[in-house]
Amino acid sequence: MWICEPWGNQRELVDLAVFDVTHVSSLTPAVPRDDASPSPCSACKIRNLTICAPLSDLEQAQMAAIVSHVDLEGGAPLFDEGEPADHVYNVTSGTLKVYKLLPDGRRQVTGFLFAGDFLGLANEDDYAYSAEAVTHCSLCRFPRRKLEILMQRFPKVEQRLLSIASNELAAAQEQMLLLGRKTAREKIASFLLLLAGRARQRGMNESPVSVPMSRTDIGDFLGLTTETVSRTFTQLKQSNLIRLLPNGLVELSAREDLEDIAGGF
Amino acid sequence: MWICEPWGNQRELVDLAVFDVTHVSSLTPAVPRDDASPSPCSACKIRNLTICAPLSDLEQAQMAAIVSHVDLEGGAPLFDEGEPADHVYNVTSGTLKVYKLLPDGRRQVTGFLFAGDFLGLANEDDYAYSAEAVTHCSLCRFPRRKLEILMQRFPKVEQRLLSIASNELAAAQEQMLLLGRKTAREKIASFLLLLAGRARQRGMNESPVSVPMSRTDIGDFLGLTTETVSRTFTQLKQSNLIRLLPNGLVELSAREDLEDIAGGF
DNA sequence: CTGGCTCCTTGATTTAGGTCAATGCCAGCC
DNA sequence: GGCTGGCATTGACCTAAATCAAGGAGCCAG
Repeated sequence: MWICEPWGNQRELVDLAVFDVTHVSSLTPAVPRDDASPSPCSACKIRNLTICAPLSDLEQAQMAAIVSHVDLEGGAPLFDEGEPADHVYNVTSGTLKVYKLLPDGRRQVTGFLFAGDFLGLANEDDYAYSAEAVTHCSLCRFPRRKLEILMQRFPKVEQRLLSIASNELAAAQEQMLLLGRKTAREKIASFLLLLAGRARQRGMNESPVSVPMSRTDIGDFLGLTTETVSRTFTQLKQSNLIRLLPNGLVELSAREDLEDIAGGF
Repeated sequence: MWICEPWGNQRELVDLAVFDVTHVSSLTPAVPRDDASPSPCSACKIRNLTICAPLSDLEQAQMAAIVSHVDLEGGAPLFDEGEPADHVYNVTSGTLKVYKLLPDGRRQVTGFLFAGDFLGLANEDDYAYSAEAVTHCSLCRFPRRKLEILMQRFPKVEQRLLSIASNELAAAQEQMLLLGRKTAREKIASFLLLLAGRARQRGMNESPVSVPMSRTDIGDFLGLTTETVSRTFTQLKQSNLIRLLPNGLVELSAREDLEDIAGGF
């Protein structure tokens, strides 16, 4: 991380996981799962990606005592900008997006979140952005107050959060460079490589990479319209840099070339 | 802040202060000041804005023991992207910019820093961006390693940093919304109000607000060209929303209207 | 198997902002 | 006082991406 020691080799792991979390919300309410299992955390497969990474089994158990679980179907909101930020979350599976809106409906997706990503930093009392499931999602939910108390007992968690925030900050700066200065082609190439990198961290396929979000979401993330996203995909396809497979899979046929494009060469 | 308690009323204070810091660099070398004064920190006027805010006088003295001071003339680099991130800084006076470059020279200014802002978070060992003085600047410099050790002794500083990082993250998301979805007019209005807000926090004039950076820097911050920045300024001037005064001062003649424009109404 | 979704793609046209090119405005300097 | 060099402004023109407008493909429901 930035000021403290890095934890092992999970570096840019939570990149755009923004920083806020609220109680489960309205329309399609999130359903707490009825976990009968003794300590789900001890079996957690993505623990080394989460804020729980630095904890011993014993400490972990104390975290487990305050955690609850939430399931969301694709399209369901987790919370909206402006709601009181009472909870923070860890994504355990699925994909979410976080976004901000302008009054006329213009939208900026500030990040996509995947398994292991942390969601919930908040400077103020209210969420500064909205969060919504892209695919079916499972999350661990921590009451903010209780986690604060636990953090005083476990400074390692606080350091971990600082590390996460620091990573997100670096990712946010990279995204500003993309939004302010890259062309549509460069943006799409960067986006595909971002997804591939996230997939790699999670031990998933990098080359036929899964792109679960809609063209509209991608456009709102990259500062483009749906049409431009679509056109740019076909353009990259015609240049034999990618192949569009069924089920939202994209094969990165020429990684090196894509990297050059993404990097602005 | 996000997960811990906020400190008093300084909330969005370090907004775009990015997160890295290095040893003083090359071309126009930074000049350590020969401070003969006993403890400059005790007289620090902007202490409540800095990472030192939560420290007692006694603790403060321990911070003072590892700090050194740096002066930069306008245009002088503080460090460059890719350099080892050995130091972190607090700005005590003046204005800096932090930016990232693409290989062909395209530039994205990711933030401007003012008195009290913190500079130096780094996930990795190297700075992820470059920092350069806009006007003459003074900074407090902390060796990263030594500060890490002190932080273990003073968890309050670590919490403070988390708060700062959290604020910056929120600001970064706001900037993504601006870069991805706002028009030139909305961008300029938002920018002027951002500067005015920063000035207010520091007890400076909000209405003839000081705009010390060049049109090029503003453009690189907002994802626009110099020409568009200039044209948009004159357009706002002709709408009687602002007045351009000498010495980089800008009068915000119709705050409310500017706020509507900035907010996308 | 058909109709009605939603999402994606493609084409035609427009436009906001970029690019190129002067010109103006100071400030420092000989 | 005229020269020089770095911004800032303004104008003419261009282009990348937005907008407007069809289609098409997959999917579920009846």
